[in-house]
Order: sequence, then C-alpha cells, then structure tokens
Amino acid sequence: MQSKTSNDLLKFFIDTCKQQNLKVTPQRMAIYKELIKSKNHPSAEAMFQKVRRQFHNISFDTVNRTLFTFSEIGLIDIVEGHGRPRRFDPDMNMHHHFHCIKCGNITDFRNDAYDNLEIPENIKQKFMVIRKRVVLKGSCDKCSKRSEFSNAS
Amino acid sequence: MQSKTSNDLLKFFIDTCKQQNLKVTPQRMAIYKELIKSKNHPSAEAMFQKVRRQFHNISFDTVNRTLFTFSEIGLIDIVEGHGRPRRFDPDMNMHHHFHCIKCGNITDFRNDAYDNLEIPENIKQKFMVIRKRVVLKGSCDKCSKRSEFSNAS
DNA sequence: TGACAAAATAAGAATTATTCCTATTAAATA
DNA sequence: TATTTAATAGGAATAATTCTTATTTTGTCA
Repeated sequence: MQSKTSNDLLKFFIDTCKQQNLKVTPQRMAIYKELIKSKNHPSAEAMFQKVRRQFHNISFDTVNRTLFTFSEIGLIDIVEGHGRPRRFDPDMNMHHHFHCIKCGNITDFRNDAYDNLEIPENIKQKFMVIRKRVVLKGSCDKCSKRSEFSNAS
Repeated sequence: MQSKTSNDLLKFFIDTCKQQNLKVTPQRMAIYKELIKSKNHPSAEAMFQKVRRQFHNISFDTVNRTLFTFSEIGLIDIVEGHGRPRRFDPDMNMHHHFHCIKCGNITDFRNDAYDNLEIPENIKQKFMVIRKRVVLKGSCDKCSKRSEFSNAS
C-alpha cells in the first residue's frame, strides 16, 4: 500500500520534471523521496541532513537549489514565516496580505468578511490567538505582465 | 491636523514605554517617528537608512534591537514573509497555519470554513491568486505554559 | 550504442542579515 | 546632582543563502 502510493508519487514527480524540461537526476529523486516523508516544514539545512544520509556526497547547495526549483514548479510550497530579512508593519489595524511569489512584495488590503472570521474552537482550546490574517499568494500585476507568456515556452 | 495626530501618537508611544519600563531615549523616539511615516513593510536595514538621516551616528544594532523591542510590546507587528531560513511544505492540500510568536513553530490545521473563503473581486482584478491561507498568530500551548504569569510583573 | 549540447552538480568563496559582546553613555529616580 | 540600571555604538561573530567555476551527467539524436 505504502509502496504503491510512493510509486505513484514518484511517477508524478518524473512526469512533472519532464513536463517542465527538468532533468531527472538521482539527487532530485533523493530529495523528493525525503520530502514526501516529511510531516513538518523542514528548512533546507534539515533536508540536507536527511538526504545526505542516503546520498553521501550531495552538497548543501544542490539541496537548497533543488527545493527552490521544486517550489517553482508547484511540487512543494514555501511557507510564510517570521522571515529574514524581518519586515516590520507599523499598521496595527486589522488587514490582510497579498504576497507576490515572484518579486516578494507584500501588499496590504482590507476586507470586512476576512476581519470577521471566527477562530475555530479546537484552536482556541489549544493556542492563545492574538492575531489573525488572511494571506493570499500569487503573482502581482507587475510580475504577471512581465511573464505573461512564460509558461508557453 | 497632521501634527496633532503625530503628537497623540508620540504621547501614546511615551506612555507605552513608561508602562513597560522602557526608557524613552532619543534613538527610540527617532525610530518610532520614522515608523509612523512608513506605509510599507520596511526591513531593519531600510529603517536604519531612514533613521540615520536624522540621527547621524545611530547604529544598525540599535535600530534592529529597537524594532524587535517595539514588536514585543505591541507597537508594531512583524509580518510573515517568505522567511529565512526558508521553510518548505510538502503538503500541497489546502490547510492553514498557526504561528507561535515565541518559539517560531508553525502548526498546520484544517478548517472547511477557511477553505471556502472567497477571493475579493478587487483583488482578483489586480492580482493572480494561486493560493490562500489563514494565518493565526499567538502563543502555542507549550510557550503559554512556560510564561503563564509573565505579564503579571 | 556513442557522441554531443545543455543542464545540473560539488565545493568552497562571497554575500547578506542578524545577533552577540563589551566598554561607554544616558535616562530615571530620589 | 549622584546613583543605579538600562541602552547604545561599534565591531566581531554567526547563520543562512547565493554565487562562481570546473566538472559531471542527462536527454537526445545520429
């Protein structure tokens, strides 16, 4: 069962690479295999440590670069975090964010429906929530224009 | 009008500092004044460049440390971003995040209501949205326990 | 199958962002 | 105005990432 699902995922991975004109290298396979085992949100360093156990002489740079490549073709996501460089927001009124995944800009927007979102009961019981925000990700107007036909290759 | 609002904000700033037993230094004043002028999400480096124009020999460390201090007492917010160290998420199913502002951990959770949030029309018209997520921030169960009486001081 | 062109890799240097360290200075209080 | 305690400047140290270059490998096609 486990291996069947795993094989399906590997097939999906290989197909995606071919579609995107990415070469299917043993390094990329090894990294992908570790990724589908990951339950949390690993850093590049954490992935490097895991992968090198199977792939003795893989370099950090390859792991890091490959993770970034995977995120570009939609195999994995880069999650938002308290980032570096840290960005400070002097606007303490409730508002929401649009992140451009290309240029990295964050745009504020207001939305009443989002402001009124309820915190789920199971979350309230476990965590002390002091702020909520809807984060939308995608491509901003400038970046969309710039690469309008980029996936027609 | 402008100066009145600005004075109110400065008064609020001074009161907040006193409440929190923080000294009101010229450096902190200068940094706060720049902050309330900021419309975007400046980095520490950007703030340093702005502030040093008024405050010739201020150090980067002071700016950075002060911004962090301000965020701790709720004067400003640290916004989520594509962070460093980057965190990669192999789970591409829709889910949401709880960020602990103390330990930095990000916890996944599922919520149907959140999944069904509509993208506002004005956003759709301007940006190409490919992902949405609700991000809750606060203190996780472990960190809440650890500092249960920390604000009684 | 073998050769070729383009892409990917390893290794380490370089860069960027941040935090730490410590002597000095300044704010708050009496 | 003297004292105590926190805050600062400046620079060293660290952490995370990206860049550079020579080498290797993949995918393709004869």
